[in-house]
Amino acid sequence: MNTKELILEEALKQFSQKGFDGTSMSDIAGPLGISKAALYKHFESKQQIFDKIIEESEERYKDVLEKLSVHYPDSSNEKMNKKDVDIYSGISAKGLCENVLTFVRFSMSDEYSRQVRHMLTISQFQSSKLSEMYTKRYVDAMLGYDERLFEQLIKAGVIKNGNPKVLAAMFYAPVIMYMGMWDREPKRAEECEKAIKDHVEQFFLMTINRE
Amino acid sequence: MNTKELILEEALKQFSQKGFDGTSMSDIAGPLGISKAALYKHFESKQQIFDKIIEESEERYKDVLEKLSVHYPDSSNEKMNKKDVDIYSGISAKGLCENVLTFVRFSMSDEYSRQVRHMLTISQFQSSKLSEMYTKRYVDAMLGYDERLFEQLIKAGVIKNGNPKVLAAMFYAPVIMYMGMWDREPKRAEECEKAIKDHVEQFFLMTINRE
DNA sequence: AAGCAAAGTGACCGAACGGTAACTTTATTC
DNA sequence: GAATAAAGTTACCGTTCGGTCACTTTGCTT
Repeated sequence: MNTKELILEEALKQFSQKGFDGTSMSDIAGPLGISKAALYKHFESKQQIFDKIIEESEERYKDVLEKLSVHYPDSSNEKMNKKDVDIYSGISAKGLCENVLTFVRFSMSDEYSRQVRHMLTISQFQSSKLSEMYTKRYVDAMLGYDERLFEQLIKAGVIKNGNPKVLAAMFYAPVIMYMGMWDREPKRAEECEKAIKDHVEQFFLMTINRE
Repeated sequence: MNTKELILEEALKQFSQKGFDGTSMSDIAGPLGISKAALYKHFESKQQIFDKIIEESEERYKDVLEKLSVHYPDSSNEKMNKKDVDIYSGISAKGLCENVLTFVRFSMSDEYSRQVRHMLTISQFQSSKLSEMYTKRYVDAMLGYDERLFEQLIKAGVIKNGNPKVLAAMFYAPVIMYMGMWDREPKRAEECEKAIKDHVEQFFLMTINRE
């Protein structure tokens, strides 16, 4: 219907496979059944198409982040205890395991997420803007989220004491490592999913407070 | 001196920055002060230069792996106990911390390692061969090494019980995550180094057996 | 139905691409 | 010092690239 959106869709598909330099304007126009000249009725240049994809992904990403924050405990609440903690779905150890697996399964099966992730991965050294965006999205944001989560869990006595930032890295890094492997070798998807599950489960066995 | 090696050196530099498609034959020849036609006296095609870089890096990589194995405890030794474990440099908890930091500092400061890592990172989706090579090198091999190490440490009672593969991922994944961040944003190098150090230290605080 | 703007077309531009050909320089060997 | 093979040069090949142009088609408005 909307040609402009179809162009962005096809361009993302191509860029995520072959990168910016490996994709020509004809590569984008061809599958859409239009001539490459038509692309210039909607965008000024190839670079502008790329930038627009990045821009839109940034917006979609922020939306997702906001939705995550909604389900997040109020960090100003100092009186949180074990009982309070269980109120929030996923802030209990078991709930968190499920949340992570849901997040992973969505990230890996959603075509748009996959393509953006691939595109950013192979473009991450192209400019400092892209470098920073990659780090912000796939490291800082996730780590920050988990860090605040563990802060709460420690405060509430659910898990053992420890530096929450270090715990966050120890929890999150294996997940994204296996997701990268999953992206590169879809044949090993089951192996990766199993490894993530094992990791998350053992992480809580190791860190949870027993009484 | 040896032009062929200079070509490979310059090509790796360019490929690691701009990727295969983003690098032209003139880009490689220019900085060497020769014409692009001269490149064809040494290589048949641009692809062949790329392939040769990969091939050489594979050889160098195998050499490094062998050297690592030399310092590695014999896994057939079933009678290993806490005392034996300390014989091997780096197989004690404190030694392992130092070993990891040495490995990280070398990987991040060595220009060749850095360039190969960057090149493989931005080329990892170009072919299944490159996908598998990336996973093998930066996931499977490292995980396998750490897994065997933790197996020994558990057997010897140095660290607490647990699935050694999961422990290996929990130990290694944060390291490579921060190395990726370090690669993308060298400004944050100190922050990354600190994070890796904190992680490794806390990891052993959490897993080591106290008596 | 006329008018009109948006969206499409094919033909074309200059530049850059990977790669080749014919020729020259360089260095070594006998 | 002539012969020779390797390594370099310039000029050029055909192709593709990103992008433009003049023109046509489409679809909506009044």
